Amino acid sequence: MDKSFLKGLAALDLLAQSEGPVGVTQLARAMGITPSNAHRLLQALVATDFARPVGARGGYEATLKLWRLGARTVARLDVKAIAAPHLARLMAEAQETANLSVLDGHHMVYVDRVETDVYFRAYNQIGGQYPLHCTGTGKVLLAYADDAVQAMALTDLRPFTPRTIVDPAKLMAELERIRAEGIATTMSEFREGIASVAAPVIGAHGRVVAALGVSGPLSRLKPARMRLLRDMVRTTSARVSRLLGAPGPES
Amino acid sequence: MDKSFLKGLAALDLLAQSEGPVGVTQLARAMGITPSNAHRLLQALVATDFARPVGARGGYEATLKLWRLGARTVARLDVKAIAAPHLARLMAEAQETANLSVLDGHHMVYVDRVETDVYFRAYNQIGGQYPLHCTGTGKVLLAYADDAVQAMALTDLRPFTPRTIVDPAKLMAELERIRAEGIATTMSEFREGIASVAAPVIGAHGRVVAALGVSGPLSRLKPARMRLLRDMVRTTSARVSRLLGAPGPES
DNA sequence: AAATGTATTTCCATATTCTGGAAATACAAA
DNA sequence: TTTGTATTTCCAGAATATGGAAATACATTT
Repeated sequence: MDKSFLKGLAALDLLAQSEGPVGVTQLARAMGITPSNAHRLLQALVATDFARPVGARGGYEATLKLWRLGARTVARLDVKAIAAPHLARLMAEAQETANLSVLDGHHMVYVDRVETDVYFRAYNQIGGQYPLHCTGTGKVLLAYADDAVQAMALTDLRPFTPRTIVDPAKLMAELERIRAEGIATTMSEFREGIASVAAPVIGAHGRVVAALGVSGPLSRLKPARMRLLRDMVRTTSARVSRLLGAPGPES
Repeated sequence: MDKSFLKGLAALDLLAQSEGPVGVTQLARAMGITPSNAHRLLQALVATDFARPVGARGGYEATLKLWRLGARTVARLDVKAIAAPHLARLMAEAQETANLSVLDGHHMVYVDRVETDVYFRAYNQIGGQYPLHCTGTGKVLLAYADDAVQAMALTDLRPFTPRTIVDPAKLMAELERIRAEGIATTMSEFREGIASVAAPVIGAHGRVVAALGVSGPLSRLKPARMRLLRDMVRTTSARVSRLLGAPGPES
């Protein structure tokens, strides 16, 4: 199946992930192909403006075209634009980092974030793929996902910490509780020492289109404070859902 | 040169740009290829997780992988993260939409934005490519760009409004003025009725790595107010430059 | 229910494109 | 200048992509 296309995409991937510019030989070595082959792939990437040569002999680097196309894909999720100010407000009230994420395939992807302190920042990357079964927004998304996605997720409950839920039955019960309460919490289930609270964002057709919440160091998220955060998160998600035209709770 | 790769990239591009899911036949028609060919390209995109089939017969859609990789590319521009709070503050003080953009090839690309009113929003897209010679941040970036980029830009001074500068000599003079004053302004040069003020952001090695500024409707940006905005923009860009480790003005 | 129409998917022989080695070229360092 | 390394070009041979046809899967109409 379109072998050279697959190779090309792999090269693009590699180029986008690498820190600096990548040389022909370097790419060839990394991919296990010949330099002439790598060279041709790079030429194609340059021709399509996905990459550009750096200086005279500096190798090649990814252009922003990748991001530009990606930004369009994300823009279709108009949740992001609508939620943005509310995410900022949630952060201001909660004084904890606020996140917005969506389901993409069998993973959760952070779409936006408003951070509190610079010091506690960047556990996870915006645009990064993370597991569903042990993150706050991930558990929310999973709780409302298709049976197919749920089934797939349950087959691979990888432990990240001792507190990660790895028993399918327990996770099912947890998801049931999340659906009942409309809110999910985690405590050191993915990253040690980090807790989170998350709730679903509901779209115009009554389906969950995203999840939002706050996360921060356990040291700051004691039970009493968690109760407050749950209310804030719930209020924010309800507000965003209403803006998206979600059917009201009166049904 | 790697024809199937080029076709594949074109398909990816098309998929990312299209509003909804795209069918096999639809893609084939749009690209002028056979359905079997289109089908194979899509298979490759699915195999690499750049696309996914939607439902049973709903065609294919781009995944967020594109954006994910792109987000990494943008993340290397740590200007974005550092400038973010200052951009927000600039917007709050100026009460006009604040923008951050960088040079990518021969274009200006909006990397981040903080908007004022929802009503005046979205002239231009985040992630969008725009001309250098008639936008505020574009002119700044051009003023400090390589000779090669400047030369290329001067060869294609496309007019967007009657006020767009199309005379190379006049643009050179304008760029000279921008370098002297450290600030650029536009009035209806790209979009009719829109004005902007922009200044360079200087990185650790003393080179211009981005430009930031504000833009809004001419009706609000009268000369007196423009003077205030110039100061605010200058202050903000200086502040961000300092955070990036730019060499101080004492030199 | 059956038939029709449309879109997707599979299959395969053929022709085209991709492949990797070798040689040429371009730099940088010794 | 010489040496070493990386990039780029070229080409005959080999492997892969190609498009037509047929099979399959749905949705809509009869």
